Amino acid sequence: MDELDSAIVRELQADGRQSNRALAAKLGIAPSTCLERTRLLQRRGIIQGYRAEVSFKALNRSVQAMVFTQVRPLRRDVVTAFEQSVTQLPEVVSVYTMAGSDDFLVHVTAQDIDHLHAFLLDQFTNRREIIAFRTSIIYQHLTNPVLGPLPPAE
Amino acid sequence: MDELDSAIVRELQADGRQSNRALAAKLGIAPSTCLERTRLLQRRGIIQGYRAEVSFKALNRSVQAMVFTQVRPLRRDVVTAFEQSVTQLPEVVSVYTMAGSDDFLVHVTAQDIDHLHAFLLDQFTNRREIIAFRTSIIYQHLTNPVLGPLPPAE
DNA sequence: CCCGAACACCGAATTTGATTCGGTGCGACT
DNA sequence: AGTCGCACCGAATCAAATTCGGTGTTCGGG
Repeated sequence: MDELDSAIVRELQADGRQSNRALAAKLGIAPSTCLERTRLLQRRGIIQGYRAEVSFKALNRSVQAMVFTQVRPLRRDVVTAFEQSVTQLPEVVSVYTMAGSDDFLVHVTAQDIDHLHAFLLDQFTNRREIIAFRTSIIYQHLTNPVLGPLPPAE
Repeated sequence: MDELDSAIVRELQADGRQSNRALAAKLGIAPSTCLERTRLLQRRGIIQGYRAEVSFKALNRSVQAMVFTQVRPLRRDVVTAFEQSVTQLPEVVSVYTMAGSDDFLVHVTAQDIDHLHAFLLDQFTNRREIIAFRTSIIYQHLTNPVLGPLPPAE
């Protein structure tokens, strides 16, 4: 993981579909070298994959919310089952499993407030393991475009 | 946005780098048609871009946390400045701007607990606009692999 | 200091994919 | 029935990915 690898990772985070030749040109190395590096990054698991980023609005998801959820009992099987089933609901973007007073943060999307409400009544109110949840609307979600490696400890 | 477009979006979310030919073959259409569709999806802003997904551990980020942050005064300029500057810190993955008692959720990463602590002392304790923050460790972050379009209202 | 192996890199040759574009069939509207 | 528009297709062309043999450099013996 030298400076060149970092640069490759940075570039591919910004644009995961730029051609290997273009990337090589930016970095001032030969395409074959660049390809070898990139493949190694993937084989080593540093680059885990490539994803298309999709507009929520285009997917008919104008409302986003975070659902702070408490589940009991906090047994492994209950926690795992909750994570798995909730993650696969179409309205759910991601699930954070947390320490602290809320066990999970569930990032959800819906067409509008009414659908959000209906979703929560259908999927959260009913579940026996959920003992409480609070919902907060997300106004905006910004993402850091470039996650570089943090410097190693000194 | 017909069924075919949805399938393209779904496939490219799963693997944003598969070749146009492979994608066309999966969908049973000609590569030229598939290319036209895909480009249209991008021109319409439905596909916003392609990103490499990178392992946190490989980037020397083993600890993740969510920082629930309250900022005052809640004026536009203060909010915007906070979002912008915090999003660009290398430890910050993303920032949710929220309704409710916490104004922001800041998803952060660090090498270890000590670095997390140092980061918070350096970047959060000092800021005049931050009046309070709580930090919770994230055990796990699961993401829904396939976000399809939600059905339109009836 | 010299030799040889290991390694990273390079560039030409080949294979594969992207892109273009003229043609075709189908559905809608007249 | 005619014609327009549209989506799709497939062959031809262009560009990129991939392979692979060769080269320079580093590093550890000898």
